[in-house]
Amino acid sequence: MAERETDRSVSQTVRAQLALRDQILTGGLRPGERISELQAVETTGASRTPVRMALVRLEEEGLLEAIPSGGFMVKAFSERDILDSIELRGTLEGLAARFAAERGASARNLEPLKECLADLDQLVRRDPVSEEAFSAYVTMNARFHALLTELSASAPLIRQIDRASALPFASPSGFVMAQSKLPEAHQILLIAQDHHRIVVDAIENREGSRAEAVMREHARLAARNLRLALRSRTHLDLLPALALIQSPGLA
Amino acid sequence: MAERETDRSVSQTVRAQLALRDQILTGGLRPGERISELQAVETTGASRTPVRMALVRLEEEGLLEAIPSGGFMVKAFSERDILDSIELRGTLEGLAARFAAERGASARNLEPLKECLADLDQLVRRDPVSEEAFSAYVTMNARFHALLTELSASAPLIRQIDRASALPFASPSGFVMAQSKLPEAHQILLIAQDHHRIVVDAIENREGSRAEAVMREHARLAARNLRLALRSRTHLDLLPALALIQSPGLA
DNA sequence: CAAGCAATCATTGGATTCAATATGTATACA
DNA sequence: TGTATACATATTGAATCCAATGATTGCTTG
Repeated sequence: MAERETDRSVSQTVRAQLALRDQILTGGLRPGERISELQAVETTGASRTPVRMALVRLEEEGLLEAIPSGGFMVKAFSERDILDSIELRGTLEGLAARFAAERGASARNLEPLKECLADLDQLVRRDPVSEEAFSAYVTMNARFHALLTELSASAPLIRQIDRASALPFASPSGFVMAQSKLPEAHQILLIAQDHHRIVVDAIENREGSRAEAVMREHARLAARNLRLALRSRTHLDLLPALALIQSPGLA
Repeated sequence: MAERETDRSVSQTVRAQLALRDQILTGGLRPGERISELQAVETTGASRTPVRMALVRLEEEGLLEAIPSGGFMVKAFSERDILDSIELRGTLEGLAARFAAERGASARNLEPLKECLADLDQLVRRDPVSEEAFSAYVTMNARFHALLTELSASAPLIRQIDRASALPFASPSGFVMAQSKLPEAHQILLIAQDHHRIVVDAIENREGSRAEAVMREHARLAARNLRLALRSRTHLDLLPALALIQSPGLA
């Protein structure tokens, strides 16, 4: 904490938004808890005006919920909510892949994606996947998904995917780290990478339906990872965002 | 204009948001045009603080775009953007229908949808569809889509569909009025209503894939309507939201 | 002793003020 | 005559101030 350098380049609103989001995801603010504006002013260092702006943005982002009587509270998510968010993201990415395939992504535009694919191949090839390799995979995987999304060349769709991926547990790389400690880790990684290969191939060959289907299935890997991690109750500390999970019927 | 009664029940922010949205959709503010906060203060009657809140919300809603140097401008949409937004909404509604089917919507929950279906049947049956019947159809159709969305029983999905339908030209009833004056009007209405019937049947029979497919195709009717209306250049005045359309390469 | 009402206090929503930056214009120089 | 620079002005972003509403606590009464 205590990033008190005023960092003139970024607005107070953005700074407050980042600080509050961090507090929410790391569990500093519990789900259901009402957020005090005054308290937020203290912890973020910004004034009340930018804090309120940040609260509005976080509500639109889906992390906060407006209280009818005024103010905001941290939203609580059920396991079902998270699984649905993943399926939703997969559906949108499937649509993006289909658009890319049907509209004929040019070879020039496909190039960065194929390079990314090759880089991922390098990482996945070595058998005992090191900690750093996993971390690098997370980064490259995020890049792959971002490139694929852009390949749809559809501004409205890109926008929606970004919004859907904003929830950390719905993002493409949300649960990769969770699996890193599982025995099935390498297996899952290989399968995921095969999906990547297939979607690129499908786009190249203009197979829209195939591209769409594989991206949907690809997202379900994340759902499997989540369930595995939750059931084995191990290394949940790798997933700070899980502080937002709450069983449906809790105050 | 001039709703100056202070209507204490609703917040200034909401009032400003509604007023600005109206100005945008009716073309009072042209796409690409920078929105002056002072001017907005004048036209909406609210102070600068709620006006700025409203601007942030409208940006998240997708009607505005942030200017890097500060402030907001009205977003411009291409015809392609609108068609994609419709396809996107159809995809999401398809997912909702699939969820409803696969998870077994109870007979009790299906009841309101079937009633709505029956009401729509009444409206569609008469051959020369009157102006009022069309208007009633728009309302009932919106209700049908809302009920179907809720039937998914998935909060994240409902949220996303609402967001996607917020753009007026992507909403389920966005282009129904546009077709009302076309010669094919009744035909299209009958086909749309058949889609409604099919999706209810599919959900009842737990046919997830069928339910999903028909909702996707259903949305494409809206795309057809839009293209017909644009090509025939007739009755575009029925679609005020089209003020936002602009060819890609315009200042 | 419990329940209801009233009063005080805290907290949010809105208004105004202040400062910093971006934009536009005019002038001067090349 | 065109371009660049400097200055003036307008506009946004932030902070403080004010008002109104909702919550909490204590007191009174049944």
